[in-house]
Amino acid sequence: MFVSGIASSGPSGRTAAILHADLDSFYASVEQRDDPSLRGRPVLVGGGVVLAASYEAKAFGVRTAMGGRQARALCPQAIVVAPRMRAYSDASAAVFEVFRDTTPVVEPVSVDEAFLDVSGLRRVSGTPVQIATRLRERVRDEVGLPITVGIARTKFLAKVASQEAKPDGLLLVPPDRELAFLHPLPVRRLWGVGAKTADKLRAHGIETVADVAELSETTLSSLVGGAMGRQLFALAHNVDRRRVVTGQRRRSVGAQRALGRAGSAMTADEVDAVVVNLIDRITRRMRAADRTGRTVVLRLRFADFSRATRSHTMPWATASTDAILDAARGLVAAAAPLIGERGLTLIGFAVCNIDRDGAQQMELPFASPAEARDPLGVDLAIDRVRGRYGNAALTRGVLLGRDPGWEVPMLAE
DNA sequence: TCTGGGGTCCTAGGACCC
DNA sequence: TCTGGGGTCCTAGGACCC
Repeated sequence: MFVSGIASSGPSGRTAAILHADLDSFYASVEQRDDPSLRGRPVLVGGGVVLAASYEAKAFGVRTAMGGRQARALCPQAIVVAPRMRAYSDASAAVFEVFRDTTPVVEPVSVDEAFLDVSGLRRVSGTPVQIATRLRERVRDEVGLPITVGIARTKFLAKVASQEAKPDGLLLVPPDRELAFLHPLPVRRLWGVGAKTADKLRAHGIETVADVAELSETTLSSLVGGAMGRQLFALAHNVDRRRVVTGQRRRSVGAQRALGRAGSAMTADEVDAVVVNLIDRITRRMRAADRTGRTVVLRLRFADFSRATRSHTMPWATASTDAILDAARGLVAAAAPLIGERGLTLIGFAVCNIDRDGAQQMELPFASPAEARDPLGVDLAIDRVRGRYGNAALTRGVLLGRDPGWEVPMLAE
């Protein structure tokens, strides 16, 4: 860990100060916190796939998302513990309380990671380094977890700084040292560059951020696509105008289950039981969050690890288990030939297009022509639709109901 | 080394409308 | 009868992130 000089003022007279705070080996640290016998020892959370590895385990080459077998081969003395999601979300909530007590401008990235904008807090709370130091102490004292903080003028630099400072560190990138810090980094450190893109770039002799910075935006775009090209060009030239934003809303809600080899042998009824369970979990979470969605996506993975997705967009947004389950079953039925052919190993769903209204009109299920002519009857019919498709489905716009037998157009607010 | 459970965003083609 | 350009929505796939 190192802390260097204090940021000087930019042209605006005030330099933005962004913190990227990232809990170290989050799940594994919670386990070590709650069970003293695990402290100082290699710990793996999750058996099939490593969800988190303590730094003692990482010293043996174990990495997150590694297969459990490989991890145990690298580090036979590791202690494997089952994940306790509840404990992690409680710990996360406690850490985010410290974040929000530090500054109101907190942008969560995941359960264990967030951006904090501390520009303008200097007179109240001190320099960014002082703020970050206090934040780390508080997370350590109040929640019992190690956390690393990167400080910089932009989100991207703050994020890279925290990665460089791990574990349990603090690193400031002063504004006059930004390019010197950025350019020697491998391309993988750039946001959006994963294994595939890194391979593509390496094939053209591009290994470092400095190499990327030598290319024109046009050349980059021809290599990796328009949007990615523009992003890489900007980041390599140290341009990152993204703000720390609060109140971001989730755009999809999903759940999935890996079935392993046994999946190929499952009967249609067994598959359906998994489908019902997944949709139930998703729709409960949607209703708890008071969200509705219009598009149901089926995600499949097969024995050869190939994947497929199928989607269906409903005429209106809903959080109703029945409506979404209908759509989900329809997708599974349509994908049955594919499943039979390739052998199922994972099934999942996501509900997207959240809170988008979609169709402006729908039919009301009148029980009789009389009900359609009676204002109270219209209310009854609307209530029936609400019950079926979730309350939010009918909160906006004009409704048009038409009973096919009698041609009674109805308008209601 | 055969791989979990969440998510985000981009691309591209086709349908449809004006 | 053939033609253009622009826009939106839907679907499917791919890459990436933690």
